[in-house]
Amino acid sequence: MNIYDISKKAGVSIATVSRVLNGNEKVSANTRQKVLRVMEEESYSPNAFARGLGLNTMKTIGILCADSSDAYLASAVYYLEQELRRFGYDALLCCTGYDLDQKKKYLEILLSKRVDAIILAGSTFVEQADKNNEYLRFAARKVPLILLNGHLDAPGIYSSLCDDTAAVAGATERFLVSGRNKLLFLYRSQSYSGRRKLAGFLSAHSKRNIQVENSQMICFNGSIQEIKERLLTHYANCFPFNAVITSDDELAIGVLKFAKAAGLSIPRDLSIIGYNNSKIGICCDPELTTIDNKLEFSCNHAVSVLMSVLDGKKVPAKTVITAEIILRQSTDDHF
Amino acid sequence: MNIYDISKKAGVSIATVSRVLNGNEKVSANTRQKVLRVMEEESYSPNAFARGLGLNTMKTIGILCADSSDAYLASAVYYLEQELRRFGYDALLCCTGYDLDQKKKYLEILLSKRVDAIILAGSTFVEQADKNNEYLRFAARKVPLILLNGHLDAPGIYSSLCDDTAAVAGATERFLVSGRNKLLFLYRSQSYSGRRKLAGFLSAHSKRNIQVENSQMICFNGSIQEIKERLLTHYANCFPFNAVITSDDELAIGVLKFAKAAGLSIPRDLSIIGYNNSKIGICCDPELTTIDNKLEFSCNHAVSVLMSVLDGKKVPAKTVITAEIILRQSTDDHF
DNA sequence: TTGTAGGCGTTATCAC
DNA sequence: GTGATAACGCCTACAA
Repeated sequence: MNIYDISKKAGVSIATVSRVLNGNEKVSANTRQKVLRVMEEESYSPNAFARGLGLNTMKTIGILCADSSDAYLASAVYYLEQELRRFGYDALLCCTGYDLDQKKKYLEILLSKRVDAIILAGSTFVEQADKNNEYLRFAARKVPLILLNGHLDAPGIYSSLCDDTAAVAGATERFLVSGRNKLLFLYRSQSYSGRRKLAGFLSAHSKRNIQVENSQMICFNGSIQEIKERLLTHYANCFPFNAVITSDDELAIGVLKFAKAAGLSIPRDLSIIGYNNSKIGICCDPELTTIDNKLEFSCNHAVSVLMSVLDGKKVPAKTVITAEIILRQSTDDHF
Repeated sequence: MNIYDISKKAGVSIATVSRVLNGNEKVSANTRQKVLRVMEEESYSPNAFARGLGLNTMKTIGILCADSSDAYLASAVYYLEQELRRFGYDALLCCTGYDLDQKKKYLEILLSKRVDAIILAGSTFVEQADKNNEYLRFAARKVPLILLNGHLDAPGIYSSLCDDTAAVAGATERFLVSGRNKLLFLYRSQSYSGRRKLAGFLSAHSKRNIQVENSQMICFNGSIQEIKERLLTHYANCFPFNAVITSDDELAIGVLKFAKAAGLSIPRDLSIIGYNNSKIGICCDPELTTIDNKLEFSCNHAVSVLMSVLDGKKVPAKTVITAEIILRQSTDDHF
């Protein structure tokens, strides 16, 4: 059942059917009714591929993320999909894992599917070594690229991100002011946001002329159990910290488990601040104080920027959002 | 840059270019090299829409789920996407929410995008009132439908699901045998799997000729905080339970919070079994005993069934997978 | 207001 | 092995 069949049964030309299909004004009410009735009868629905071929778009946006089962990325994907759909766009999901070659490969696949744009969710797509970001610049020459929680300065690349540096600096500052002096920063990777968070930790110290030892920073990507064990060793042998800031809530759960194993009372002996304001932060006991990086807002903004870009409007290439600290039980009352 | 341009530069016909593109044997090594070289030079990539139009497929599978930010569904979506991609298919994600009209609408949208099949992740798509499932039967007349954790007997509908009834019956049985006699079943909704889990709870009792009171079953869809409060009331006024089985881990977290507020020791005064074996089960303290419904296996199986269907092979319409109980700290050692 | 005809970039079916 | 050519189903000038 195609546009020709409909036009025949309705006794009009295909052009008229097409006009009705696309809500064109210049069709008499009579003809329109006639055509609509036939479409209804035949339960006709236009062929999206043919339309795509002619218009060179299927109103589809690719979403690239390392792992959509990760709580944080899952939320991002959800918000993005919802918002895209509001604008009539579909979301083609593509999970790359954390390997650079895979990321390149999947970005290539999305391009070959002729998506209208690509949203890269999560800070893992911007590599520390700039030459490894060439694949992004290359892709951006074909379709707009939106980085969620990442940044790269290049034509066609837009970013929507949280000011992680300021957020961690703020949390660090509050610890220092409140008298906690043995701070540990625990982060998962040297990703763009990992580095930015670390920078915040360092800057808050240097602002107060406090030297940061290497033992105060741990970059570790492990399970909750592994984090616990790593910290047991670290606490006993290297650095007996009394406050921890982590780059995600799951790491903070690892700290919680460590504290229990080490017999430390929270927040008295050890204060903890997580990151992301994810659901696991209220599943544990005590519940986690955490930094909320306004993911939903950030996602909605990313989509809004994208829509403007697709409309050919000029938009700022980078938007920075301010995080908020959510106070719960893993920090002192007076914190 | 299209197939005509390539054919011109290579001095061959478009048919030959197409053959090279599709790995057709009947091209001399010479010509093939020539064409490939030109493609390389021009960094040509075929137009997916045109291909879609001709072949009437873009190798895309729609994934429908209520809410991809939900931990369980997020995992399902992830496993499905990974497995689909292994077979060269893309995943078009579509989150419907829990409203029937929205589900219908989005299913319609996916159909109009001409996906090759649709996977419905989560048990919320099969309604209790059978007339409300007509939309599924209708869709199944156009493309294959795969239900993940749901079941509906109709042509073109295939299901891959866990034996929830047996799983809950087993857990209930173990409680009864171990001497726990005041069991509560806490579930979130009357969805297909909700009803099946409840059936397991009931059957285990009736097998031992034990009457189940209404106060032993709570259907409640609330936040962790709300669950806690609801249980405080229920425990004090209706039924002082000493063991709880929940239909998902988050409900179990709510029970944990309740126990703490009520001053009950776990597992001594109150034993808890969750469902889904999700990450929050190891974030809490004590960690949750939970029923693992083999989601990854189930997803992979669903995709495998789908691939067979798309290949025109005959496959069983329904596959039932056996769950496994993961013992942790919220149940007795001897459980 | 309506109709005609050409184009979008492939794949597939024929001939040769 | 290779090349012409007809689909595939829609959109959109341009004509009427």
